[in-house]
Amino acid sequence: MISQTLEYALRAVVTIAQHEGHPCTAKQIAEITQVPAPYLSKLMQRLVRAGVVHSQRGLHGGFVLAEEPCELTIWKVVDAVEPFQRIHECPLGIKSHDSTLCPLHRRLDRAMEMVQELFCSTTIADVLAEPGAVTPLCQEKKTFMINANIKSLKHSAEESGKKKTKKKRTPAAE
Amino acid sequence: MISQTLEYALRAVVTIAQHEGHPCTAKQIAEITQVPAPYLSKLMQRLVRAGVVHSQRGLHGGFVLAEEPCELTIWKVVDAVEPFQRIHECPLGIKSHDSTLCPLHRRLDRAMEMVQELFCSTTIADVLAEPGAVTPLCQEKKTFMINANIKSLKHSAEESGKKKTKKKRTPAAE
DNA sequence: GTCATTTAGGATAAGTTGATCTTGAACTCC
DNA sequence: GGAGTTCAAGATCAACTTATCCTAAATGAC
Repeated sequence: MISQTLEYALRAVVTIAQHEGHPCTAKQIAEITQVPAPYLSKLMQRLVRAGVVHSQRGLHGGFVLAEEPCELTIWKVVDAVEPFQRIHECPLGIKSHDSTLCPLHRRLDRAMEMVQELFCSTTIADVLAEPGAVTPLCQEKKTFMINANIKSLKHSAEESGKKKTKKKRTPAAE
Repeated sequence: MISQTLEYALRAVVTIAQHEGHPCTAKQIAEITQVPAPYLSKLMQRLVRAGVVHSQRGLHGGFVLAEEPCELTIWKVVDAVEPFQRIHECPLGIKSHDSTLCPLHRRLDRAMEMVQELFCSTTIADVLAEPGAVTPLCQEKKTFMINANIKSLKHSAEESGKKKTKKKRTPAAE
């Protein structure tokens, strides 16, 4: 229900927010978020074009958030990578349903509306600040996280042998 | 966010419920729901295997609901055609996150949980009974609907020249 | 200016979903 | 049992999503 690409984008944005102050390179983000590097690269381009992040080429370049984490909602990221298809008119083309959707489509749209509301009311800062929680996306505890990540990146980036995990998406768990 | 196939399945189930008492053929359902007939046929097979509807071959055969509309929830249909992927463990494989998801994944899962709750609490009967509403999926007012549909089907089925509309899915509206 | 670094963009491939077609099997009616 | 009706199943195709690769363009350090 939540696409792979959207999940990737959110991971990336959270990662950049965690390293506020200096840009993250696509390679760094890819390692932390465990997203295939070439694909992440494309995805970052989308985020740049949508104005969610800014990019900077060259040495010490990378990506930074275009907004403060407390201003950037999950919704904005969703909207950037794959705009939600709210149901605004009858999918069957029944004209009389365009003003008032039929009960079925009203409910489907209501479901999407609820998700939209939740996403609109959640900022990246909210995700980072979650009290008592484990750190988003990373093993370490909150305080140590940033330095730990940066250091481990510096190292692992050197030899980054491409480890093809080839993990097949589990088709159903529920 | 809600897949084409799921939408088709719900249209089909609602249509069958609207014609309770006698089976609907795949052809009839396809016309009413405006779903490509061969595809609907495959989809109905899935619903049969999942136990949402029963099928009957031969003259006067077709599909009927396996449960009363007031017992059949939208959720059961969802679960039959494409089981929701709730997030039960950390998608990044971080072991310490499996018991308590990180804030990001917790929120994504929460969004899905909300939708699940809404779908679980809505039955097909609810959809049909919506007060004051237009009839699900069809132009006519509630009382006239059933006969009108059946009759118009009898006619249009005769000459049903395959009209290739080839309507491209509108990529984004929101 | 040159070089290492880093993003941008195009072309392409693999995998999944959406859609079609054809044949076979079950059922009703006569 | 034969004819007409209707679902079942397999093979196939098209479109979209996910993923990869390679080359170009921008940037900063020297």
